[in-house]
Amino acid sequence: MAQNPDLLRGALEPVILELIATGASYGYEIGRAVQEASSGKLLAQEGTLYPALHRLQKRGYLRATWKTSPEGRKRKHYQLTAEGRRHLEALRTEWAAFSKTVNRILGIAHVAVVCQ
Amino acid sequence: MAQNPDLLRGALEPVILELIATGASYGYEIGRAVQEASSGKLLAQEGTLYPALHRLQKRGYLRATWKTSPEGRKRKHYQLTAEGRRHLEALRTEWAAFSKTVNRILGIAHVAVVCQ
DNA sequence: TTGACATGCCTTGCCTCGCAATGTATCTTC
DNA sequence: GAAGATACATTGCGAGGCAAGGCATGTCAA
Repeated sequence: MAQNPDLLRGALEPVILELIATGASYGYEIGRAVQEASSGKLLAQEGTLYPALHRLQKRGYLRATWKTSPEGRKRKHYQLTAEGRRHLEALRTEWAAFSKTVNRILGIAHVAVVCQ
Repeated sequence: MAQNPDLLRGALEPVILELIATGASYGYEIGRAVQEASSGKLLAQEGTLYPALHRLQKRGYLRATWKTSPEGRKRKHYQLTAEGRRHLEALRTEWAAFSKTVNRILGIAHVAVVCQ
């Protein structure tokens, strides 16, 4: 189900990098991983996903290699570069601060309470 | 300080509506309120803020009236319409769900833990 | 009084990027 | 052989943030 594209815009790159960092490998799989990881709430359309992957590769955050699946299909497999790992960390930090700020302004609970 | 414009994009409208709902009234003041409420982390440039206000008005979420300040300056004062209040609630809900989802994927703590 | 600075509004052009639509090819299954 | 899943890609459009520029008025210090 389509949701606000302006929201996806700020979160797509860290989400893609995170999913690749935790096992997703090639485009089609990454797209499904986005849906699965978000319980269907996020959807990276193909016209969004593939350009995003190319962008991340062009910027040096991803490395791509063509492989052939056991069934004989061509797949482009992505992995994080060292710079990509650093970038993911930066994006994670950025997102955490940003979402915390917006949550606070909108009056949404967000802080983990430490139990003792 | 400049930050990722893609992040602002998804959060600007709810933030503006929220600040107007809680007291900010005219453009210049709203812009400063954004900065203040975010401790300087968010900045709505004038070329971003004014078109956003016009957009929200055009869509029926804001009503505008020109007034003159005690010092004699012209100010355009905004207030939420009934539809604007409903829209703010919808955006708040949407943002809460979205940020929760992204936080979970990125492994960022976000849920308030109930102590017992 | 003049110049700097804050206040207060606005628009234009550029650029990025999500999305719908479309295209191509292979493999499986009926 | 037809349908559907898998797997990649591109194009045109539209939305919107941002830099830059413009205009006008009030305050305050030199």
